[in-house]
Amino acid sequence: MARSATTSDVFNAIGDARRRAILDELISGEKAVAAIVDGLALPQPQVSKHLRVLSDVGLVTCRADGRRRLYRLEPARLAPLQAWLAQYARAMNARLDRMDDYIKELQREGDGDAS
Amino acid sequence: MARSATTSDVFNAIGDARRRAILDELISGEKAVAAIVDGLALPQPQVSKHLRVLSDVGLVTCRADGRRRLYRLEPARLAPLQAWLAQYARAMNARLDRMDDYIKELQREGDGDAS
DNA sequence: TTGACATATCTCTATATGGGAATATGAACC
DNA sequence: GGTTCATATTCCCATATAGAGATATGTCAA
Repeated sequence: MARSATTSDVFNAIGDARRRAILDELISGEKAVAAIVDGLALPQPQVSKHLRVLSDVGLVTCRADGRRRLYRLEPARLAPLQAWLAQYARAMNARLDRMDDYIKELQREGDGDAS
Repeated sequence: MARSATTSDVFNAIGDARRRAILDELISGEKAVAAIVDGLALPQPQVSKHLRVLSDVGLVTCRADGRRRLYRLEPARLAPLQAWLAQYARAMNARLDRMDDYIKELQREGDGDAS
């Protein structure tokens, strides 16, 4: 068999850097597709396709505004990720401090680049 | 072009449910490949391949013990994920309560199944 | 050295994708 | 209706897998 489908779950959906970029765009609030296209300098069809994937997983929702579609982030859907990470945090208290250092380091140097 | 490589970053690496299962196995501590194979009932070559991916990304490290290889989790490498999520938590305080509810709900029903 | 055990790698196939380009759908306005 | 703008969908291709199976590599024991 092949790779599992991106639409299967949140973990796969956020695996793509572009999709993360789109989500990042939406942090500041609802946006139309064109705004995302402008912000990321990606072809419109690609943005639409990625939005579809994100939508299938529930990470974004869409509402019509005239002939535009306004997309909005659904941060609650990131919960599975958060929950998964929490398992590790719980089980690994011993190394958490080191993890925190790493986080701070990342936040200091890069900014939007969370990869 | 095709999909981006799984080895490119942590986000892709944990996109695969089997790889998450392997990481979950390692939460309890260092384990040999055979132990993981037994625990997950996966073919040994698959486990080795997934371990390779996880290793490339730094999520696990390996040390030799006789003819066995003991793999160990490197939770610090989950930091990019944590940092990425933190962005959303920061920007979305308004909806955080709802997110917390979702998390608690997930933790209540499923347990290991964080997908 | 020979043999047994533990793990890694190689080969092969099917499949799901990501990106590009063209086009279809849909809404507002004349 | 016809036109224009905004977004979604379809077609096509190159590619990176995941999984299966066979085999190579490496380590210890006798």
